[in-house]
Amino acid sequence: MFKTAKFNRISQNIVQQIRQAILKGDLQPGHRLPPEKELAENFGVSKASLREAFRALEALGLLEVRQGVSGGAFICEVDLETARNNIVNYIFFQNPSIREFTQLRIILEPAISRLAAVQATDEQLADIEDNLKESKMELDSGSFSYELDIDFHRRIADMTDNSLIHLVIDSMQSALVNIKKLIEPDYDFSLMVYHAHMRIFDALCSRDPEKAAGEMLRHVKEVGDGLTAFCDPKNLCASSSKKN
Amino acid sequence: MFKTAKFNRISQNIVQQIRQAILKGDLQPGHRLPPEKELAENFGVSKASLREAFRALEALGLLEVRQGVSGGAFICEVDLETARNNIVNYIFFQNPSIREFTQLRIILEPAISRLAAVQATDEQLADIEDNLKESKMELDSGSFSYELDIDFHRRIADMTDNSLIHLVIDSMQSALVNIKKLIEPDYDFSLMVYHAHMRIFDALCSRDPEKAAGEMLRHVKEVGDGLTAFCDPKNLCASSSKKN
DNA sequence: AAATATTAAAACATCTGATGTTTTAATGTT
DNA sequence: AACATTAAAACATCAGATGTTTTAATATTT
Repeated sequence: MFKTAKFNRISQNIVQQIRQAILKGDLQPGHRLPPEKELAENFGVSKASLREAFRALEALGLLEVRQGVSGGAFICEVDLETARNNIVNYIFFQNPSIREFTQLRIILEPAISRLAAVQATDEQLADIEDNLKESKMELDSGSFSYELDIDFHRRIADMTDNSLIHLVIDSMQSALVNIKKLIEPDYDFSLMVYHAHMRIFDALCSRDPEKAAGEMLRHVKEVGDGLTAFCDPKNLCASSSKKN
Repeated sequence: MFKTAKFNRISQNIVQQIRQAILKGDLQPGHRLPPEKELAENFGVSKASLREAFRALEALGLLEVRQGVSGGAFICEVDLETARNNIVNYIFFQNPSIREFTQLRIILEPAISRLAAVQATDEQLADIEDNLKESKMELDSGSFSYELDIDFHRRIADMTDNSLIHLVIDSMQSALVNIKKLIEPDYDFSLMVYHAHMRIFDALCSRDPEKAAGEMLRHVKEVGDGLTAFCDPKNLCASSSKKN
């Protein structure tokens, strides 16, 4: 009938109190909590227990503890990196297939490109162009980092000026990298990606929503098929050292 | 040039080592770490520092520490609740507008419904029907919980059998609840939601992807407009939709 | 033999207090 | 004004003592 109250730990209790205070708005980013000794007395707990709570709150991205004379425990906004890492941790265990990634991307990315083609500022388009130039350089030098690839998609997501869309795309791209690292796409794959990015960029520049969406859809499908092809021939699912 | 190495803390170092071991596959869910005393000696640190690391790992959902004779520190899969809470924390600070939520939902939910209409099993459809019956009862009794509303959308997301889609919908719905709690929609609003859910359910049952997508789109827009109207006092009386 | 009660030990939870380190505001010096 | 020094605030870490929880093992009862 009732959920068994799992955590009777003092530190957990403190974490919940502080998190609730933040969510209620009583504690805001930048706010400094009292010194350890004093706060421990307030809570009626030992310094050690309080410090355990601090470590948990830091892991959640809600607190930052700094040493030094004007240091202390400061409430923080949860940053994108923290949120992304937590999502990546979760997705790691779900171990979704390329098909699942592609299915979600097909839904999201063309629609986002459609919005981007309308809303993008010239400055944002210039940023994309920079990204493509860097990609070109990397490609010519024989390498291709995932960072630039992620960044391309993230910047398009940025054009929607929607923090939710930004978070979702950023997290999915980051999680997808873990798959790409296993697969280690070759030069031809990277070249294909580059060309697709170029076509998408052109569509955005010409402010053509349907073309942008269409090119993005093609790109996402191509990448999905490409990655699947890399997986398919020999290796079915296992972990491993498959060397061709 | 280089990022200032932020965390020199012993506990943070341990957290990173253990997280990496998990992500590399060296530590798997269910694995029990050595007892505190022994592990502290392995790491060459004090028990207190090790315990701080444990608290952080627990906050991340990667570890569970249990007391008792066959207790200890066990590696866990990150569960949905942990991931969702972290996402909700992040979104809390981003404080996205109803417009942003609606924009993302318009992209996602109709497309998901389209897939669901094709893929749903009869059992899954029956689950939705249960959800609607419960909603009806709540409605008749004058209340309307957000849980059932979230659950309706989550179950449709489930029909895609895609863990990424499930995570995104689940998290967005949970974050959206925080807005709804502020707004406290009235009975008419809840009734409108119920009717929309019924129409979507019918479309799913008749295995009509386009109808399902269409009804879902209408629903998401309706809710977006409704919530916006509740936010803006000027719009409380006028029921016309405003375009900006 | 099965069910129930008891016990003991493993492992974590918490507290206390001592000592070390980092950071910076305040102060002093050139 | 620029630079160097210092002192104190606040956290970081450690060691050890004591308490609590949980359950496997044992004993007892039915």
